[in-house]
Amino acid sequence: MAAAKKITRHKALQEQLRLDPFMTDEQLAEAFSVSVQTIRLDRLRLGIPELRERTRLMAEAARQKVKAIASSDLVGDLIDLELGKSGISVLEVTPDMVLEKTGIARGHYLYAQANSLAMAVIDAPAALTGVANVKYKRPIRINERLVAKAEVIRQRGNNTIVWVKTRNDREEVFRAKFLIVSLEEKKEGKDK
Amino acid sequence: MAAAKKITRHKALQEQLRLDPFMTDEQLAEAFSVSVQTIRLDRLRLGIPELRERTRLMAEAARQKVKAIASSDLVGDLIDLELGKSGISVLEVTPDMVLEKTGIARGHYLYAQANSLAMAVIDAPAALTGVANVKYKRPIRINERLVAKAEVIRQRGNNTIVWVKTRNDREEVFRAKFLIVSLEEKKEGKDK
DNA sequence: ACGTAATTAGTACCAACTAATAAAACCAGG
DNA sequence: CCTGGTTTTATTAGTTGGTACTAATTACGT
Repeated sequence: MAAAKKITRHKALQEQLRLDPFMTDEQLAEAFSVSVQTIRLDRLRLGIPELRERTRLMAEAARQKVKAIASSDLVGDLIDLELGKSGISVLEVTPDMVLEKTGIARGHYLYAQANSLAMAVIDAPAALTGVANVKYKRPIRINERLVAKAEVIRQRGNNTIVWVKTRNDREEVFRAKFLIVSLEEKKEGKDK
Repeated sequence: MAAAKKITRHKALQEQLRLDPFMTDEQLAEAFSVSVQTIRLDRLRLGIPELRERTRLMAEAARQKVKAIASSDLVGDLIDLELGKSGISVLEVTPDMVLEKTGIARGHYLYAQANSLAMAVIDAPAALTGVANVKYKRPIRINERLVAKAEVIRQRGNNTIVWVKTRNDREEVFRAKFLIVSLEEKKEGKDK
C-alpha cells in the first residue's frame, strides 16, 4: 500500500519539525525526497501551519512561557490558599522536567514547587527563605501529578515555619520544612 | 530642527517594538503617522531587523532558553570538576530570576544551582537527591554573579554527602548540604 | 488492465519585506 | 527669497515562503 508510506512520512514529518521547527517546505521536501507539494499536502492534513506561522506561535508562546515557567512567582498551580495558614498546589511533571538519563524528575522542581508554595502562604508583602530542610522519599517520574500541601507550623515575629508535604497519587514523595523570613516594608539598613 | 523629530521617533519606535515586537512596518507607519519607507529607514539605521527576522530570533532564543533554564541538567555553568571530589559552577542572576516585588532572586535558583552541581560531582551513572539542608544567608539581587563550590564530604556505599557553598563577589550567601543516593545500573525491583 | 489514491507540476496570488533610485517637503542660513 | 542639505515619501523591481487551486502524472493493488 502506498498509504503506508504516507503515514510513515507523516510521523517522520512531525518528528522532524519537533526537532527543528525552522524548516521550510523546500528543505523538508529535500529531506524526505518528495516534492514540495507533497509536503504542503501533508502539512495541510496534519494541521501544521507554515513556517512563519509556526515561528510566530513559538515566539508568542515564549513571551508568555518564559514569564510563566522561568519567572513565575509560583511553580505549580495554586488550588487552595488560606493566607497565613495553609495552601495546596499541583504540578504536572512534563518531559522537560526530568533527567534524560533516568527519566526521573530533577529535584529542584519539587523544591521549587514546595518553596514557592510556602512563600505564597506567608501573609506578608514580601518574604525570603532562610533555611530549608528537605527530604526526597520517592523518585518522581514523568506525567505524575504532584500535590503539595503547605501548613504554617509556627509564627514568631518575622519568622515563620512552614511544612510542605508533597504526594503523588499514591504516597508521600517529598517533604520540606522552611523557615521563612518576612520582610518589613521599611527601608533595610545594610542592604548592598 | 527636523532631526529632533527623527530622534524622538527612533526612541518611540524602539519602545513600541519592546512592547509589541509583532508589528509590521505598515502598522508602525500608521502608528507614527509617517510613511512605510520612513519606518524602514529608521529600522535600518537602528539595526532593527524585519518582523519575520525578529520573530524568528525570539523563537530561537526561547528554544535555547527553555532548554537551558527549564531542562538543562546543570543550572549554571560548570567551570571546574573533579569527579567524586569537588566542582565549581557560576550562575549570573538575570532579570527573570528575581521576584518582581522585591528584586531579590527566588530561592529555588540558588537551590537548583547547588543541587545540580552536587549531582554533577557524584561519580555515578545516575543519582538522586535524598535529603537537603539549606541555608540562605543573604538576599541576592539582579546581575550578581554566584559562584558555587561543591565538595564531597563523605562517601559511604551509595550515599554521598556533598556540601555546597555559594558566594557572590563579597561573601557567602548560601550553603547547602545534600545527601545524594547513587543509583546502580541494575534493574530496580519496585519501580512503579 | 483498470480505478483509485498519492504524488507532482504548474499557475496565480499574497504579505512583508530588501534594495535602489528619484522626487518632494522642510528648514535654516546667507 | 532663494539655495542647499536633510528628511521624508514615492515608485519600481526582486525575494522568500508561502496559500489556493487545477491539472497531469505516477503507483499500486487487485
